[in-house]
Amino acid sequence: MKYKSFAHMNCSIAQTLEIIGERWTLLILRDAFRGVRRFEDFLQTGMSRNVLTERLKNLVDQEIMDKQPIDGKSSEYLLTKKGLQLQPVLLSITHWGDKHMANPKGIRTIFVEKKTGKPIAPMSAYSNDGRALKPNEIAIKAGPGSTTS
Amino acid sequence: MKYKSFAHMNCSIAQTLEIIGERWTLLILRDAFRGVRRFEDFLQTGMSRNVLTERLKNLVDQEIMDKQPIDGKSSEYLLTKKGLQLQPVLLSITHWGDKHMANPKGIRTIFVEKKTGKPIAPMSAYSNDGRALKPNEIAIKAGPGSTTS
DNA sequence: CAGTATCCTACGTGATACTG
DNA sequence: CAGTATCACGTAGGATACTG
Repeated sequence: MKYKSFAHMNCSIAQTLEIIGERWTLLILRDAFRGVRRFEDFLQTGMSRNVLTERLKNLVDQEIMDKQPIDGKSSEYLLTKKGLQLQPVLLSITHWGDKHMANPKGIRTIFVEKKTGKPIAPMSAYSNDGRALKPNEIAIKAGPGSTTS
Repeated sequence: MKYKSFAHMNCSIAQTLEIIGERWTLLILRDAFRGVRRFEDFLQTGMSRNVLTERLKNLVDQEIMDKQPIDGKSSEYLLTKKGLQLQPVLLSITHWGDKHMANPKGIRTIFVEKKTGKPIAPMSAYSNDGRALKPNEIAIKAGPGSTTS
């Protein structure tokens, strides 16, 4: 019995997890957002070579990262536009962890707007006119793609 | 060789993944946000009983969900406040999946503000004065908790 | 209905050696 | 430096039977 795939589920969360939900993958993406580009540098996070190879291959296949040759022997891995759009996912996870598993010495990573140097707003759902919404202020409606038949 | 734990890493993402990064866990949370409360209903997502049991136990241990007895034999699982605060994570993943793995028939799930019935704004980072920020407009700074020593 | 308990096995992981 | 290849191992996952 193989592991069940999430890919067939008609659900954005399930299908997304099928791509980025594997062990180590989100840590690789975290590193990429921090500027890591090279194979040996990604390795520092702690996974073994074969795992990194396989994860990077998947990310490239999914067009989340792009592999660019540098000089014939080396390559760099860069986030594509599709990959960059995962930033809210990483930011949301980071904020939750900051809140619930804080380092006693204080916050570990601060996200600031480059232009102003000011910290960004906490990740949250917002109304279309910019009010932060609490979880219980949001309802879920089925859209046209909600059925498979 | 056991699987390496992420828990010791001084990183909010790694520590959060240690809790909610296991297979099936985010799908259980997705169901919970949609109103699922009962063991047998969570099962419908497709995992087997022993896995669901173990995942729910972890979520309760981490105070992400709360197990409440109903009538001596049945129980319900409800998201705690800590669990509800994972909503931005789920929303971000959903939005990304909606964009990059769309169902050809249209969007599957629409999140609306209860009060107005209007769709919420797309998940994004925002500046502290409410402007949506693109990934490359954000910089990362080390905070006081960034070092372990 | 809500679990608990077993059993089996494929797969993911980790380590390491090796290559260009 | 950037992988590829191989191997051994544990365990996560799945199926299912059983209990209160």
